[in-house]
Amino acid sequence: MKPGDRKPTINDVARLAGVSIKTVSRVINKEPNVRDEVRERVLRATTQLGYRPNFSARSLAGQRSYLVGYLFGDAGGDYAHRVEVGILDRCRAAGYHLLVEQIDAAAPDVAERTAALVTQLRLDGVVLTPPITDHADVLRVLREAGVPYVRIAPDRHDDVSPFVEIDDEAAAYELTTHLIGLGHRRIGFIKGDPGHAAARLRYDGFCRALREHGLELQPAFIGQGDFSYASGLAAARGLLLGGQRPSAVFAGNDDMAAAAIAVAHEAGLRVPAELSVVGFDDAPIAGVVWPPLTTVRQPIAQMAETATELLLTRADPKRGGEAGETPPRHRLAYEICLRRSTAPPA
Amino acid sequence: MKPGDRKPTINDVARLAGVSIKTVSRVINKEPNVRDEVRERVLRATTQLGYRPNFSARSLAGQRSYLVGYLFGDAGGDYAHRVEVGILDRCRAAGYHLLVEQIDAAAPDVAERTAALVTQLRLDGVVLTPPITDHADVLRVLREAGVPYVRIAPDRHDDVSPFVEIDDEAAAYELTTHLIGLGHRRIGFIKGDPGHAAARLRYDGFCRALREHGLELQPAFIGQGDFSYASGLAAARGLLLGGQRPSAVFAGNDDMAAAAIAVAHEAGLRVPAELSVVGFDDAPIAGVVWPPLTTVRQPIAQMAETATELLLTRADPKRGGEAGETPPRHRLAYEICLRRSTAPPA
DNA sequence: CTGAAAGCGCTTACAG
DNA sequence: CTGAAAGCGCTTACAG
Repeated sequence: MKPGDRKPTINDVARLAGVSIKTVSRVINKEPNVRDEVRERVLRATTQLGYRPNFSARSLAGQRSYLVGYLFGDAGGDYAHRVEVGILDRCRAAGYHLLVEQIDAAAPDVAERTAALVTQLRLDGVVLTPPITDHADVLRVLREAGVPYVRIAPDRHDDVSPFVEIDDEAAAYELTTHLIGLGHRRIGFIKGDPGHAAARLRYDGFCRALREHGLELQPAFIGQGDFSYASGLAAARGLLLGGQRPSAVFAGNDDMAAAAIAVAHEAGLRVPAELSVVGFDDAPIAGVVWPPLTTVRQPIAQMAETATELLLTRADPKRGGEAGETPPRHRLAYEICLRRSTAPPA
Repeated sequence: MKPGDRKPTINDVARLAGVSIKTVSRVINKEPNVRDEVRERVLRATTQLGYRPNFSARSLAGQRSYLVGYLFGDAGGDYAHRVEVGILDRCRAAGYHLLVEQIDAAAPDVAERTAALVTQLRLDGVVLTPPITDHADVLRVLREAGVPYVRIAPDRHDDVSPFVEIDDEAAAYELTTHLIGLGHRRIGFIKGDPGHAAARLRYDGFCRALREHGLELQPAFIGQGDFSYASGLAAARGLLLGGQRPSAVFAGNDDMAAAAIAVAHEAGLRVPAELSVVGFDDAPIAGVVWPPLTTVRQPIAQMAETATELLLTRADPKRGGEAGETPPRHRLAYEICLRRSTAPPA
């Protein structure tokens, strides 16, 4: 197509193929009831003209915009990006495009902005990640607007929408049990942002492991963070620089675990000889600190792909599920990554 | 808006305000030539009905889609995400939305996919980052389609489009000079991905600093990486585990610098006492390794904001520049971040 | 299996 | 300063 050429429309294709625009539409949308011979003629005309259907026209006339939305909050950049790549993979395969929006969960106009987004752009579906995934106003707006949505790692399971998650509690339980198996008896924990369900679930799993192995929870060994590296630094100092200190620390995510390792370095504690540290997420930082972190790998991209798949299944009227159905709930497998930040206590 | 309610259209607003839809259109688009009294009446009707203009209809009828595209390649997740957040900030302020697409620069259908994207969605503008920012086919397609685009950190400066960058060469020169000022004479360098302009420019600045200070470039101290942590590991081993080793290493980015620190740890070299390490980017990893990295801070979000601003200025026919103008070129300030990974040689 | 007509919700170009 | 008409490029609902 040279500059200045008008973009070919469905009318041009119809004329060239000697059929009506409705027939072209049928071929483009892979609808039935077109003779093979006609279909091929239309396809040929399409190729010859370099025809590409206009999304605005499609969206205005029809039921679908071929647009998926991704609403993300202030979660880590790495997490948000991996989710995005996962969504993009599925969108590309299905001929959809991705519209992204950053939403400040604490802003007063969240609901208004969400409403504007879905009514103005007629999104066919929306993918939600923490903390937006549990934002009641956002969920209500989407429900009322009739826009299908899928939640990744939600806290509340009583919503009508499908969701994708891993079992944070079980993973934390398993990782804690690993520490106990190594011989650790004084184990500390750095909690994550209370606004994220995962923070609570991971702590729950930790507590259950201690309880089931007859170990006591020592309040002095429990620190409060918010998933950030800086908060991990502060919390780790509280746990490690006191008189009594734990022989192992479980941090609610890898950033805080990396901070705990840094504090250990500062304090002259050798990791893992004098202090074992574990994290959660298998973020990039996990493989890059010294020593590399024992952690739990979340299949983030796969969760996003699964979520998008669920969404497109519902968004497509032809593939769509019944309104009354139980929403599909997907729990994906996590993986414990044993690396060099853990060892038996001295 | 309760479920089941039909979304209000421009017709509903016109009827309620007692004017024609053209007048409503004028008010919505802030066009002149509407009496204040009428404008207020329309605005009131808009609010009362909760009217929000339909983007598909706007795009189909008019010149603009209110959609900006962001095409990114396989650059680091953190970089891509920070760019995205910067773009989103400006889009939000201007009433635009962001459509993202991941493009594999090496794929054979890059041009075709780009063409499909811009002709089907009528993007008002596109932001490009490395390595796509220098992809000749992509640039050609955008130019031919008449879609304005802005390039972030481009290699080739002979394109007609505006761009935003920092002076990588000068920054690398400055940082190298800092090492020399500390007393280092044997300084190694780990090169980044040759496909990225920044890799070459940073190396150029390094070489110029050595030359201007009468130091010799020692081939044994030059390693080849690709910006990844793993490549930095391999390159650093080559530099540090040989017989002669440098007293300082300049890595082409922070990931590779972090890898160099890890190799130093492995080899029992104290950083910075026995080895100084510097990186580039001020990525999250820079503040999180031990010791924290001396590096160059790129104002990534600000670059993205500037790029988006340039784009929206050109995309808007009312604000737009002339076709023959020299494209605006923006060079933003970088910042040298001195941290604890550098010290005078032993 | 195929097509003619209407319409989606706006903006454009023009008339007054 | 305001509006009536046409049209953007498709899909829907229906007729044959």
